[in-house]
Amino acid sequence: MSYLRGFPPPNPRSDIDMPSDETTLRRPTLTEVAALAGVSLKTASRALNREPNVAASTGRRVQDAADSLGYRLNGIARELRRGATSALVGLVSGDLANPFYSAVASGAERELRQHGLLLITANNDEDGELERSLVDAFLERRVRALLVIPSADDHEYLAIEGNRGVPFVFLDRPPDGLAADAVLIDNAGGARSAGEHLLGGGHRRIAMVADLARMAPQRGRIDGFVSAMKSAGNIDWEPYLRTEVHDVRHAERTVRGLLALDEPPSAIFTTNNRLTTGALRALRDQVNPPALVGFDDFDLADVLGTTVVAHDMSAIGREAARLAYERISGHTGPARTIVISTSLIARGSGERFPH
Amino acid sequence: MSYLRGFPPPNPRSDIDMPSDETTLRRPTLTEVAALAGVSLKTASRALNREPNVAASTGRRVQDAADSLGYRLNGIARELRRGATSALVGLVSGDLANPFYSAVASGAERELRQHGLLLITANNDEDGELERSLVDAFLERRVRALLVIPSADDHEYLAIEGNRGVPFVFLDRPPDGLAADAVLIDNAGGARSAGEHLLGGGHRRIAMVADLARMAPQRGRIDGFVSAMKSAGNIDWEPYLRTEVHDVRHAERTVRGLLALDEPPSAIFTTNNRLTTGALRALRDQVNPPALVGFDDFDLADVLGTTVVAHDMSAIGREAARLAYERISGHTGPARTIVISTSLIARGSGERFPH
DNA sequence: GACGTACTTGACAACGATGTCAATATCTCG
DNA sequence: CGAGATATTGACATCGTTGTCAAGTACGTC
Repeated sequence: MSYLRGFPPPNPRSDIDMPSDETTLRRPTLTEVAALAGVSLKTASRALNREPNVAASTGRRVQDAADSLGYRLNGIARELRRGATSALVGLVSGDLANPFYSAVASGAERELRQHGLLLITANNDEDGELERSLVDAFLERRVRALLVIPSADDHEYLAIEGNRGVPFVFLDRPPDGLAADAVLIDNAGGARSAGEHLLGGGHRRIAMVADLARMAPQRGRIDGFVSAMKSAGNIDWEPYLRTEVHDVRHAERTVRGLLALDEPPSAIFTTNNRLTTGALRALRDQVNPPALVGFDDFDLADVLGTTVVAHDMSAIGREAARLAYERISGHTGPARTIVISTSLIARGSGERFPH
Repeated sequence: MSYLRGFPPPNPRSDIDMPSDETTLRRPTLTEVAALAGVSLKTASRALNREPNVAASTGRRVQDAADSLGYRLNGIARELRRGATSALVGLVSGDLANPFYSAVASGAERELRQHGLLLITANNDEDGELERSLVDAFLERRVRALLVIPSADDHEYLAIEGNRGVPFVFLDRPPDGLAADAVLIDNAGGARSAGEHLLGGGHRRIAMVADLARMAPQRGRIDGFVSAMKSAGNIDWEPYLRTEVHDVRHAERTVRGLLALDEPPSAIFTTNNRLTTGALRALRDQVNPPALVGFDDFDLADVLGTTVVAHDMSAIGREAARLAYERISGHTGPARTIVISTSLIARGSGERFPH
């Protein structure tokens, strides 16, 4: 029954709710075009599809008829006939207002467009239930493939679908409970390089402000950072670990709290763009701010002089779309994982001296 | 013929390109569910759709059969039967990597979701030809409505479609050559307030860095700014007008050029987010930077202390989706225009004194 | 002039669902 | 208990397109 949840059927066609208005035309069908051109349905179809073996004069007549009626192919009918699968690829992600998600969407859309595929987007609002119902809705629409930046932890419910010919690609978070292609960021490596960078600058009391630890990318970043600290034999960071910080305001509060400590940290590592934004707000009015490195690059980081662990966000979408397209085109074989590399971009904030 | 451009038909279903793999299941149809449940096709349909007048025991049997087969309704077939119109709404805009477009998309998607509609997005790459073919592709897929942030100047080609029952909503740019709903920003008012704000701060030599003047929003912003200058009897801005500045790099160069003048402007007004970004880059290393007001708010503008003309971008998408939904639901009547208001947010950069 | 070949065309079924309408089963009430 | 109402079920047509297959037409060749 889940296939209906929240998705009421479209209104049945009715000619009464729209006051009979002569300017509202019904959309002509191929049958009508054929009739006007004086040929059979099938011949009209052939002509408009530029199939071979249509007499030139016939083709012209059909084309004229189609133009004069304002005919437009009905993709729904075509898709049904051709195999009940659409030219759509679904993307379930967080809010596009977050530049990470919109960059991914942009990269995916650009890649898909080259193959004549359209991208449908839906926002899971970080709600596992909603995500499931969106996936259901996409599958009902017979998307050719599904790109998911999952919010839900458990993806097992997708396993059965994965075997039904709809390729899944997981972005940013590895699939849990099923084998599927994935495009991930080198979270541990990026976080490690951030940690090493700060250690290299002489910092010991390094705070880490992290998001929900249940999310895999966050775990990777935490692990990477911790491993850098361990390798250097540093334990002074431990009092400054803050996780479960989930939005900009909370990050700002958290950083203010860190600064207010008797012995504040001399450096801060924030594990995603939202948290970096919050930290920047908190640090804004500081005379002698701690060093700061943020995970995820962002617009104007150069102007602000913020050191970041950067990675190509649109590449994530692009690569995911590419993997999906390969599957659509018939590629079989075991699940693949692409890891997008990171690079630390020093812009000043991460190079402040400890004090 | 345009209806095919760039959109090859999906591959016909074939059972050979995918090596016969027992784990790949064909998706069952309602007929198969009905057979397994031992009822007719129609009864199965009724049961799964929760229509009245289905015996409880029958309903259960059908449900079980559907579950055990992993049945999922075929939305394509349903849509064809119900009237060849989908549950999709199309959005044609610029690249989602631009926060303006992604905010609009986010607002639209959120609103549509409440009505069980899905958003398809496509990037026109600022190319009128591509835009047309994307609109064609959307119409072929029988979108219920179309939201367009047009790049093309001439929208007359849409006029015939508008009368065929597909509601169009224009965002950010008014329709040209046809009557359609629109959601616009108060460009002139916002730009006027920016101009007045700078004049009020004592500035006279005010530069305006604007994007392509052929785009309506830019014209509105230019006009608003100019009218503020005229009202104040100021003509000192005229040597500093720069239009046709279309990207971040170009904006940066342009602003550097302005600063290098013998008599540089004491204030700068940039007419969109990209240009503001470029200006900020150019101003970054200035000891005594000119005042700056930018059109469009942006992330971290507060941290940077940038004064902007703000407006609610996601509201543009939301209102457009609302207008579209009303039309979908049968609303008729003349084209409506919603104007989103702007407000100047002073954060420091616009309040620097002239020198 | 007959025949094979290639081109052109159309009738019909099919994709997978739902609407219509009629047939049967069950219930209600006098 | 029987008539009429109501609940339950199914046969069939249909949405708009394309694939299959067969029929008809034109042409070149010997």
